[in-house]
Amino acid sequence: MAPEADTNQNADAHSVSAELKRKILGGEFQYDERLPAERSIAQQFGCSRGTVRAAMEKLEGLNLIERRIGSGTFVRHKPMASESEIANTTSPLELIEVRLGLELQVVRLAVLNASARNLQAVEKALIELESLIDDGEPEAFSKADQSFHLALAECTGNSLMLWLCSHVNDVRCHPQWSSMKDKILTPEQIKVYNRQHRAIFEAVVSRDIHTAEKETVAHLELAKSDLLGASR
Amino acid sequence: MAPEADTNQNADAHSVSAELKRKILGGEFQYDERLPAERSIAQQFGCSRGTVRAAMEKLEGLNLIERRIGSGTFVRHKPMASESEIANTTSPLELIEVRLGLELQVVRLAVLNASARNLQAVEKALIELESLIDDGEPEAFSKADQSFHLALAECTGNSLMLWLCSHVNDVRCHPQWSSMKDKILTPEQIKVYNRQHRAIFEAVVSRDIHTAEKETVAHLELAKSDLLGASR
DNA sequence: TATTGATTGACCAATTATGGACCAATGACA
DNA sequence: TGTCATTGGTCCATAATTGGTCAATCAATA
Repeated sequence: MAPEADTNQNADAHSVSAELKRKILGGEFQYDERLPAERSIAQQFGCSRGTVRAAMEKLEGLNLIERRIGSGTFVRHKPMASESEIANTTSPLELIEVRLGLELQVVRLAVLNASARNLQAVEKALIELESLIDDGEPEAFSKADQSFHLALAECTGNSLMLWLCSHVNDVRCHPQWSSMKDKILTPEQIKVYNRQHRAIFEAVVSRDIHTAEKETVAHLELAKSDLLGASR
Repeated sequence: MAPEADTNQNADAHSVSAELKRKILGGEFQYDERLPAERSIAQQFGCSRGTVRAAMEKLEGLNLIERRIGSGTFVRHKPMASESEIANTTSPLELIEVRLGLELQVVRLAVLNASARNLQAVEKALIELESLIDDGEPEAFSKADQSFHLALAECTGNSLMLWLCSHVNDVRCHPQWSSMKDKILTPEQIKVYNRQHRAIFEAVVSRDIHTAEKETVAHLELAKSDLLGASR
């Protein structure tokens, strides 16, 4: 009884590629690891080298592996980070880079699609935000800030966009940022941020795409430089 | 007592097709999996090959399987991807709007951060893409297209960005789009798309942000108008 | 009896698998 | 530095497997 041996199986190309794919996706073969030589795999599966090569070509087409003459075959698949994992591995700069792409598009779409009710919600979040100027509680400000940006995302009327923004927000909530928030979110800086929030809101209300974009970029660029400054 | 054996059943065509249909719909045979050879199935069911073939013809008529001479019989039934609910509620236009924001930022960051190895991966995906020009297989092109865009996202070196892009890609995979793909992805249109892909790649290689942005916008605007045209 | 469906066997054409040989690139080692 | 074993890349002729097709036969049934 051989409970898990691939040996002497007389496998065809389909089953070989399926099995190797399983091992790669399942993490049994890790990223950048070298797989056994083709001739060795063929022996393990009890099939010819040609069969193994056919299977390898399939995996190569899926960008799971990379083959180098004289060197070997290497795993080129990075396992997808899980939702919680991604928050741990995202740097401040990365976060800002993503937000630049996402939120620029958000304000563009918000200008085009925001309903009066949407704008009411944004304004409510904005007022809440502005009420915290001299609160000195970075965590509360950060929370309200996220509400504001999510309310803006709602204005797009685009559920996929909202879904993405809320996930990005989850990353911002991660505890790893909290000490950085304490450094950055001084009362003076909060005032600056809020002026920008207000400017973005006004631009959306007056359906002024150009200004809305400009203010959003300014907002995120400031956040970027603050983050870079804080990590010095 | 044979609790699950199909052997020695002396089944007729009707019961054979019913049993195979059950296994396919029930996921026992997965998509793209090869079922056993007709002669082998006949032996399992204890009937003649002709009976199995009659059953197969029924399943073929239901588009559950595809038979290739010399190769085998393959499952062509995709179980409904329930996936995340978001894929079901996202419209084509919404998808393009999101991609416009995300992929514009992707090419910007790719121009700044792409390593030589990253670019090799992109070019590989691009070549794969270009090899499909006269294939006439929209699904294959769509798959390769996603590989290309994901390879670009890898160039950013931003794991959060990659995470978001791969989730957006999942939405693109949703079966709801397949009929639209058949309409849009004609050989001529594929050639146009591939010229744009090549242009984007060249711009990233030569670290030309302006051109990269321009080509990406052109690419997605074309996709948008194609989508809107196809749903007319 | 005539009809219908299943069986059996044989052969075809397409595809895949095999085993071997040789090449070119790589890397370890003397 | 050169040698040599190992690795993937390529090619070939051959064998095995697979679905496609046809004809003859048998059993059950209308």
